[in-house]
Amino acid sequence: MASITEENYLKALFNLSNNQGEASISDLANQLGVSMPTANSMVKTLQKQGLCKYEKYKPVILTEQGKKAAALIIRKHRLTEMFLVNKMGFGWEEVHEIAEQVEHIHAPKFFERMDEMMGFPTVDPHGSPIPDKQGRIQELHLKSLSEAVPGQEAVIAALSDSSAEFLAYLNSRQLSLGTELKILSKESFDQSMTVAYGEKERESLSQKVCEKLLIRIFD
Amino acid sequence: MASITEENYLKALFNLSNNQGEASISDLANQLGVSMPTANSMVKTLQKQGLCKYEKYKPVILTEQGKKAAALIIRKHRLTEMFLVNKMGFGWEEVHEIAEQVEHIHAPKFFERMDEMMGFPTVDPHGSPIPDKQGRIQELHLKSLSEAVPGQEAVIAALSDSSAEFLAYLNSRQLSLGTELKILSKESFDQSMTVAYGEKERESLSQKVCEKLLIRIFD
DNA sequence: ATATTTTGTTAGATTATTCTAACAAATTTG
DNA sequence: CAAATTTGTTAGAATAATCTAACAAAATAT
Ligand SMILES: [Mn+2]
Ligand SMILES: [Mn+2]
Ligand SMILES: [Mn+2]
Ligand SMILES: [Mn+2]
Repeated sequence: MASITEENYLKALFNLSNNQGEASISDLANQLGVSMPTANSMVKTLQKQGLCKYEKYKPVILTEQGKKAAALIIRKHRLTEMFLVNKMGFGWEEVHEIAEQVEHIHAPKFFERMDEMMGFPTVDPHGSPIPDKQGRIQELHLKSLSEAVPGQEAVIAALSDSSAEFLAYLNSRQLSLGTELKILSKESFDQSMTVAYGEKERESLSQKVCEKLLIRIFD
Repeated sequence: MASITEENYLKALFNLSNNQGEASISDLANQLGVSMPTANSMVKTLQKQGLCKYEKYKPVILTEQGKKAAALIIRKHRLTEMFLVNKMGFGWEEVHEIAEQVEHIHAPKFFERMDEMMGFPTVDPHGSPIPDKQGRIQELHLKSLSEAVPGQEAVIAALSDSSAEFLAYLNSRQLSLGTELKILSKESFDQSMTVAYGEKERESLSQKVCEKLLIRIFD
């Protein structure tokens, strides 16, 4: 069994590879808040267990085994987040830190029961896909709001930033998953967009915000 | 913050003190499945943190601080067990191992939410009291079934053994918390008792079993 | 193509948790 | 009580996870 520490390295490697295409030692060290020598030595440890491939001065690559292990931890994380929101009444901005701990619990039945009680959800409270029991992740082909054009209508389906701060910002604007947006206009000088949704007739969203909102456009 | 390891030592010391009046190094080592030198050295570590008192060759004594810390971990354990049974549909024989892990999660809101959702239960699924937020434990003055005499009626209120094996035995006999027993007779040669409950007209319970069933006698 | 900066490696040390071996104190037995 | 057994201690070592300091390779900038 991988230790909690090893599990956190696997998850970090998995996320870095998905977001940046590859994972360097310095990225990994930064992500986990450890020194480069620490990351370097842990990568060697993971390699000995067949969880990643590593050659000096080259990016770290998870093996299939490593990817599956990481995906199964992410599965536990996301099921937990969904359970906390749907069954325990937490806000979407409160659940990440708790899930960060619960994801390391070794008790298959515990997570299977959560899954069952929720009716086998496919995404977490932030719209990220929940890997299946085999560690496979379905591709959600979403666009960011900044790619939409005036006149289009879209629904918020996920976020590319799920930090508590961004979630608090969305709460304050009554924006959530499922919110339907009408794109009214886009400023060419700062890429900000004016949209309508719910009770709001005209709300301005900065480029940063638009990039972080992942949408499905209505046909 | 105490590490998971330290938390497990605190819990073991707390339980040994409650069950046996005191906690020796060898008891502690046995309870936790570690060697005596390991237990000895951890006790010194806990002492440095003001969690217990220890003098060479004498029993280990938790300080008030240590007792409170232990009780709060036990609170998380028992709330978790109750939540797993009442809200997630687990059997009382399945929850201990999961709670053994969940009790180490640092997330006050998580446990407060469980508590709220269950309506602030005072005992766990095995009838053991749940310490309050201050770490205080209410005394339930229960007797063991072996102290009862023929003619009396009683209700099963708790267990002095909550091992999965004993729980499975109770399941197989349709015995659970709340089961009302009529004591029919007691054999003087082996202390076994014959009782009636539910659909059962005459069931024989060995002395071992009777000692493990904690009851409240009807007046 | 150098020089500078960034990134990565090695070596050596530290802390936490554990072990075994050897010995010593305390307790139990005859 | 003396012998035997159990319990507890010390010393020394191992593993996991981390650090800093020093150096080396790779990437970037002039
Ligand atoms: Mn999360
Ligand atoms: Mn984690
Ligand atoms: Mn338990
Ligand atoms: Mn535990």
